[in-house]
Amino acid sequence: MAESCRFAFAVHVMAVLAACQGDLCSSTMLARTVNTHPVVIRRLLLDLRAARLVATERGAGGGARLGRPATGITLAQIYAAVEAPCLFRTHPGQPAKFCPIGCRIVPVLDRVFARANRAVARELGRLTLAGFLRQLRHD
Amino acid sequence: MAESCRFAFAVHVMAVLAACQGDLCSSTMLARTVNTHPVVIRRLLLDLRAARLVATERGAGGGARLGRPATGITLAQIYAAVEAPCLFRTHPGQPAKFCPIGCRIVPVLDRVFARANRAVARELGRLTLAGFLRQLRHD
DNA sequence: TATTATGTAACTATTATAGTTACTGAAAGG
DNA sequence: CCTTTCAGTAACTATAATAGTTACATAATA
Repeated sequence: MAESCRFAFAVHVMAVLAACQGDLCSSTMLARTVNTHPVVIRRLLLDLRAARLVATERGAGGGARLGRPATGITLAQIYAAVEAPCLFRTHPGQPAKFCPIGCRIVPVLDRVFARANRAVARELGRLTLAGFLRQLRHD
Repeated sequence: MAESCRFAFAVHVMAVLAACQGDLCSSTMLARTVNTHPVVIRRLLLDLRAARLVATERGAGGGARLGRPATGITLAQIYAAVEAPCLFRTHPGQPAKFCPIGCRIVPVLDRVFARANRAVARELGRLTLAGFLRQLRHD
């Protein structure tokens, strides 16, 4: 897994924005609670904004807030916004064409990967940001 | 996803071993069809052997073969044998303790990650190595 | 005893990503 | 205006994971 921590960061940021009830939060403040650099947060917010999950405002007093209510945002949407579409990696070099397995394996593997990715999306789609916050409170 | 290609490699190796019907395959031969280095294959075979999915023999004429019939091996077992148990990564640095979200998010996130991992395992568990080979043939 | 294979340690190269610095441009308020 | 405070962004560094490689020990076979 050259998997990144962007999903964890993104859920954290979205949870803070949800708790802030529409008040604008600066990247500096968000970076302090996540414990990272403001630029890392800003890059994340750009992806979240492209998916319409947050809205941002520039200039003094600016920052980010949720793009819509936390009840209408699922973790699957957050995941899709900030991570690569496939969890798995295929062969870096093309498998051997002379081998009856190697010459045909890639599309079959891709179908397996696609099913696994959909399973993750289904599972993450079952939890909204609001539900996540509820779990945080009654942990 | 600092995700690796070990799963793809492992499924490929297992498929070749299944096609070889119990004949021993050398790491050099396996490396040629996967298109990588024999040592990479040998490291993979060590993990697969630890999970009892393959058996190996040393010395001249040695190599690897399946540890049990391909109908009794699922892709979930192969996955578990060669990849890290969690697909996701949490915060590299500990989140802020002063923040009501940061101080409680990690265990909640871990539960979400665990559910997603189980969803992947369930999905991969639905396909056996024999079923995978069947798909390869009628692709 | 020569050959062929696994097992394994140690190293290099590559790649991904978090983190950092530095700057531009936008909004707000004195 | 002009200063401050913020997002946006490019360019860079540091770090970590992993594939690939080299080299060698050990085991089995003929």
